[in-house]
Amino acid sequence: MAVTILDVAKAAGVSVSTVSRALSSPEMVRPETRARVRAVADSLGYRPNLAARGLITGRTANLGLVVPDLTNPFFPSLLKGAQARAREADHAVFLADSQEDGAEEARLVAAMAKQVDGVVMCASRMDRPLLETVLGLVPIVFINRAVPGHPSVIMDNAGGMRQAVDHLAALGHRRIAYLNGPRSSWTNKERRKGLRRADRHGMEVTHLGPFAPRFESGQQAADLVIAAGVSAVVAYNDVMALGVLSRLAERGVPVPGRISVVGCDDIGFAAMATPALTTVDLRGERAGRAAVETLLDVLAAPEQSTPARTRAPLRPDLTATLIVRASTGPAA
Amino acid sequence: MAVTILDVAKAAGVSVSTVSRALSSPEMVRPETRARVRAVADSLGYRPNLAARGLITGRTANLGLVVPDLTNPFFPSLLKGAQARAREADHAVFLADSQEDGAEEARLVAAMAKQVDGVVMCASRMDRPLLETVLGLVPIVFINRAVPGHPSVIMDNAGGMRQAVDHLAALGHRRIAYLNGPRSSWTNKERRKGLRRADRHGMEVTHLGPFAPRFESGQQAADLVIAAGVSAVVAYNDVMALGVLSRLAERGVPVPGRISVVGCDDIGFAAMATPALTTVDLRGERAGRAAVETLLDVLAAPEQSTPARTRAPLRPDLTATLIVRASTGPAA
DNA sequence: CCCGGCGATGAAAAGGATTGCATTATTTGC
DNA sequence: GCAAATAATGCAATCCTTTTCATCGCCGGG
Repeated sequence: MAVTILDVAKAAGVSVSTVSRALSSPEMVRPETRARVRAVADSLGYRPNLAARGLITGRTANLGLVVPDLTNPFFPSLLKGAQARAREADHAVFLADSQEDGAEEARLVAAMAKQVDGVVMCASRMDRPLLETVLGLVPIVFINRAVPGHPSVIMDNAGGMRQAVDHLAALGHRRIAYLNGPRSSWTNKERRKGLRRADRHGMEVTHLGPFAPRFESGQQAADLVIAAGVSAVVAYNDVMALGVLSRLAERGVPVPGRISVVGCDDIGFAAMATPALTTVDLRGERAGRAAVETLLDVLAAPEQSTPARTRAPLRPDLTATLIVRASTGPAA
Repeated sequence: MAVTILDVAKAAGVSVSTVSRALSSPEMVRPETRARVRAVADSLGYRPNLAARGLITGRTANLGLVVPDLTNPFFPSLLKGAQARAREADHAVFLADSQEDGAEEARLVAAMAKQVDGVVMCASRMDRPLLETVLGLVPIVFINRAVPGHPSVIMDNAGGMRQAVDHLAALGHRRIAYLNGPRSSWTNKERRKGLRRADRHGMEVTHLGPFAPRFESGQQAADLVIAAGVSAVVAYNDVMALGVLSRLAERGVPVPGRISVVGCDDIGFAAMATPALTTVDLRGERAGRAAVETLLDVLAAPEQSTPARTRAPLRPDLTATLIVRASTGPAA
């Protein structure tokens, strides 16, 4: 039923080889032939059969994206960026949700391996041995996780935290708390590095957690924060920070009057909370875009791309920005 | 490099046909042969090449899912259900976000058409003429939109609204407002039908909107609600309802003391708002599951499935439930 | 005038699985 | 115990595209 390359070839009076080349290797065919073939293809509504192409090229034109938790609004935004970039390159994106579980991540990658050309892996929770099991299966680009010898896109976690700390210092806070994310989170380690900026200001940082990155953890943490006697708290991410706000409100603690709260990610609801949440915009959408771009590069240039570089440099377009809103104010 | 069906055939001492059948048409091969072949296939780590299979069967084992807005947390939950069901059937899911735009929906479907066996289309905004352009391209199952002659999974919109109305009536509310969703939303029409239950209670319903289904619209609507002099408001969805709560808090209007607020969808943040939002749980995850299931049925039973049934019956497992939380209380 | 080389095109193989048809093995019925 | 039916398996065609290799014509140089 569908129009094949043979139909086009007949209609254009050339061989199928020429049609194939006119469409995918334009420089190999004479301009007038190319134009004629393309015109015919268009008029017939020819669409190459991706299965047939994939069979011979070994490429699927599909990419995989694994995120830890889709219900955290940060990841849909990442997805959006990834999706957009993939479409520009005529690639489709498979999405999978690992539910914050490293083993599930590994299973998902294995399941996708044969159906995609490469995978973008967000905030992977896999430990080293688990990682080893998937690294050979399919090209992988990591987001927010450095894996020696493998390409990754790193958000400006530490930089964002430094801005947050500077902001709080400028507001006169001397004692602050940090709510740690999951122990297995590479991102959490990075954010802690940024927090060391507190030393420079002579601030004291109380570490709480680790916590699962959920609203409920934030609520739970809020009471600990109050007990810790700090004047400001920085949460691993916005979802937790919103939990903190909620519980503080419940206990009648004024924000930012008595405690200032800072989140991370700038999810949509951060701006919608009361008080609106001060947070770090990590440019998730751009990161998604960048990761797909990196992956496409890797796929285009096979093998030559294993610089033993342990650490990808921070892309300038991924510089974090502190978004100051109503949840932070001068120290009491 | 990869192990092919031929490798398995050789190792098992049978023909490729037998291997193929042992794996995909088990009943056609003798049990002991089947067992042997499968054992060999497993030990060799054989994975059928989907491109090759697709080439001959014409199936891709991929499904498409189009949602209007991924940043509305309702859709990720739907996606989760769809994804889970698809995986059970060894299908992958392509995700696309139409940004609430009917024309973009049509473009996305056209782009996916050749790469998927079918599409699940959520809360489609397409008008009739636009619909016509995509209906023939690929099998489509609609969620929350009835299209005569086409399969759909309908959530219990009207039923949920009736429960909301009954709830408010029981609390003594006589005058309520409804915040309409987008004009092009079929769901919105259904929800209005449910609101007619108000007549039975002798309640008066003030219609406001239409609004874009966003937080900001809720904020905007809140002032109108106050001006309308009603004691309760039902919003098109939770995101809007949260906007209402936010603005009411800003204006110092007690909830539910002076105005009760009801949302719809039961997104995660509904429970996290202060006060926690009373809302209608439409079973999004199950609906996603059901839609994929329906789609798989359609694909399995070609053509016989066009009963001129205009309206799919409500599936019992999709019955809506009103979740009563702190945002509703007795009328002032 | 002929030949090497180059550019454009065509012929045909390859890629891996499914499936209709042919063939062989096994059972059933009488 | 044999014919016929049936079950199990093998053979080979097929799906559609890309790509290697061969062919052809033409150009420029000798």
